[in-house]
Amino acid sequence: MDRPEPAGDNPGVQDPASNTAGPNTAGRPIDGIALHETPGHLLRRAQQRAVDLFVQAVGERGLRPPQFALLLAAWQNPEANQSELVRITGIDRSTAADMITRLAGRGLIRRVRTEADGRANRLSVTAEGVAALEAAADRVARAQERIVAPIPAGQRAQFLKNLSLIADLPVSPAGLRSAKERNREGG
Amino acid sequence: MDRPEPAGDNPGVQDPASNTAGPNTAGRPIDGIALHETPGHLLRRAQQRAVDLFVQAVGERGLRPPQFALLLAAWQNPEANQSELVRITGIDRSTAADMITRLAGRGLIRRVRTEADGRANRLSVTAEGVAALEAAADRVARAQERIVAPIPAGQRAQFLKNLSLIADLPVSPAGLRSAKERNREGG
DNA sequence: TCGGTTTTATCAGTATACGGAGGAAATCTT
DNA sequence: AAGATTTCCTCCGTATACTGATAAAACCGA
Repeated sequence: MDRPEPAGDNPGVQDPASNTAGPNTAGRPIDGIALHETPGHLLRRAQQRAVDLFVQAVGERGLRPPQFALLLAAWQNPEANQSELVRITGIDRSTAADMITRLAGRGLIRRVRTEADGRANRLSVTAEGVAALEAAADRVARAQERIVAPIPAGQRAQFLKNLSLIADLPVSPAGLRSAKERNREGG
Repeated sequence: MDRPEPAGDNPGVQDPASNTAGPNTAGRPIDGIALHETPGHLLRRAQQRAVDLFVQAVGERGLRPPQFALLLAAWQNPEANQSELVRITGIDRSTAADMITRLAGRGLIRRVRTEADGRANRLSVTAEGVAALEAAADRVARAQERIVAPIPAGQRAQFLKNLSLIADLPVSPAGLRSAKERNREGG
């Protein structure tokens, strides 16, 4: 209820839509859209809040959520190359490359060309990287609890299960697909 | 359970963590974290999928989800200034300024200094802006249905209700708070 | 009315996100 | 083995997201 009286104190309300786009004749579907009820908007806002709680928990200067995910995945999958980490974390390939550059700049990770495959990078989490992960782990776990705290305890498991149904589906963006899949698009 | 056999096919598994950070002694909490079960990660992935479905529906060159939200909010609230639209949409104040510049560049919106308040901008959706909204409306609506399609029909309402419990909470980022709130932070 | 405070908006800087192009290495086909 | 294809990664451009600083206008208390 941010603006209780949409027209009450307007001097001249002869034109309900005083925008440039005058007529906007009857049967227009766009004023029937309630932004705050659309799944996409709710997901955006919820994710926004999740990031906020994460950052509050680990500190402004700590790891960001995607950085934590990438670093954790690299630690849990020492043999994985960048592409595999991209698949595991769902981070876009270009974004991952940028992030790794930044993480490497902070000394948390090292990028090493594979001997077996001259294209691939293996990512080594440094001692500082592990320290950062360990320093954040407890706080991250607590942030995760806070994210779902508003949901009645009895419904959290079901909620996360349904959320997984959306989240675990394959995503089509080019950055997360193989070159093969990308090339299949023309026909 | 993405990688069931963490060591099964590794040639030499003498060192479980062959990373730079050697020891990582017992009781370490960080390998107990299952990324794919954390609410924050699931929300990020789900939102990623929602954006993907949205873009697929309206086309690569169509409005992006935040652009649609901002344009719709501006149309539905003709008297609102930027700050009010920021509150309505949950878009950050700086991001909103950038977006409006871009939308204005595409001729979808106009930024007009208010007569009553020499600081505020009123946003006028142009005829092209309304046309863009109307062209997208049906496709957006269908995308919203697809987002929740993986969830059993009988549980969708409850899921969205619980999602709203997270999404509708106040968010702490400075961009969405008033200057007063921001200044209260020092103690 | 003057001075401190609040509000509105912008700008600079950094991080995340994604598409497209392209280089280099590996693989596959013939 | 040569050529075509695929994979791995990087770079560029654009859009979204957020912090901190700042300018300008409005407001408010003494």
